[in-house]
Amino acid sequence: MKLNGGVEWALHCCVVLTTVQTPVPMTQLAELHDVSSSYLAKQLQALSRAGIIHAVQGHAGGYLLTRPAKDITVLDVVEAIDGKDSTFVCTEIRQRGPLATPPQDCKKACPVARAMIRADHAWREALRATTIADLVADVRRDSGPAALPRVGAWLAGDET
Amino acid sequence: MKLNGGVEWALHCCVVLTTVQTPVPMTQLAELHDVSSSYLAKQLQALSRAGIIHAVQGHAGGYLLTRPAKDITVLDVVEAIDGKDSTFVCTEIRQRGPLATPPQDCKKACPVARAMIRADHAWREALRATTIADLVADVRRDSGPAALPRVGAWLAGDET
DNA sequence: GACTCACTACTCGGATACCTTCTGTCCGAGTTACTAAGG
DNA sequence: CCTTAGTAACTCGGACAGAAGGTATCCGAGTAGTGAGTC
Repeated sequence: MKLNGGVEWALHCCVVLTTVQTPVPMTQLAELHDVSSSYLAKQLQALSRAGIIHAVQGHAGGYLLTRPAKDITVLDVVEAIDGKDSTFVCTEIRQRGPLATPPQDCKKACPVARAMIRADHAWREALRATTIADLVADVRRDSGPAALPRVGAWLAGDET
Repeated sequence: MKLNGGVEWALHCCVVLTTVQTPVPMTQLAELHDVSSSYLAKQLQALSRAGIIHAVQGHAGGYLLTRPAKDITVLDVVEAIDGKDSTFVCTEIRQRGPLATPPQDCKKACPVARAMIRADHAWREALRATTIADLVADVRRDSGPAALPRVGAWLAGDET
């Protein structure tokens, strides 16, 4: 039960992408975070497929958020990278073995599965409750109002 | 982000173990659920290490719950099988790269990690809210009051 | 008949292969900006 | 000076190896019941 590591990268990328208006190439995002650009590409492609960021091709191309940060939840990003599949998959072992529960009693999911799925929903709800805009506000609170614009300037102007 | 499949087996085993007073050998539990006894052993050993079930060795030995079902939460079982590690591990990428956040601003966990950990806590709280006794009550509601005692009799008397 | 002892069968426990998934990397297709020549 | 075609560089996208963790399995250590033998 370990979350895909790329989720962290993707979330940070979404946060910094709120600071720019022009496309930011993948190599720049990788250099900013000091991570493998090849692997970051994989995550950004997943975000692109999910419609969270838009890919601009060609010279001076790059990635751009498709909608305001307040309309992107953390859950959107997590599901884009890690998939929408539930964390728990019920194999219906109650219907196996010598004392299998008869099918007519299996209209509802089994109690074990219900409990696990409740927890899965709680997890997803918590992720849905936070948006990228919330993260941006938190960063501002933690590191001061100048931190994010500085990142935006670096991404735009390429001043090391 | 897929939960260890053995968790489902372990939970079902805990539920059926509430129906007996004498130790139940692993082979019996495996046969009842029609799963690999070798692999089920791994899960039961983990439960034993976590102090949820007690292993009785020797002839007529087997496994037994160590405490009342109401005192065993689903979270206990999940953490016994899957480990207590958080689903999200922060790699502190904010402290890397050319615009790394200075360490004095990193007293708190970064906003991304905070959001993920909030969700992790919500998941665990939901799992903690359900006990094995609750699952037993649900099974009784779903399959009738006779279902579980029947399993108990099968486990005790070995009548197919 | 009761006690003792050795044996046997059964149990759990940890160490060992196999396989799916995640991690990390590479090269090719497509697009845009730039440049230079021609009208 | 403006237009236009060509070029070149830069971008994303999907296909390709390597590593880690989960899945499945096996055999050895230990224990309790059982039976025979003896007093």
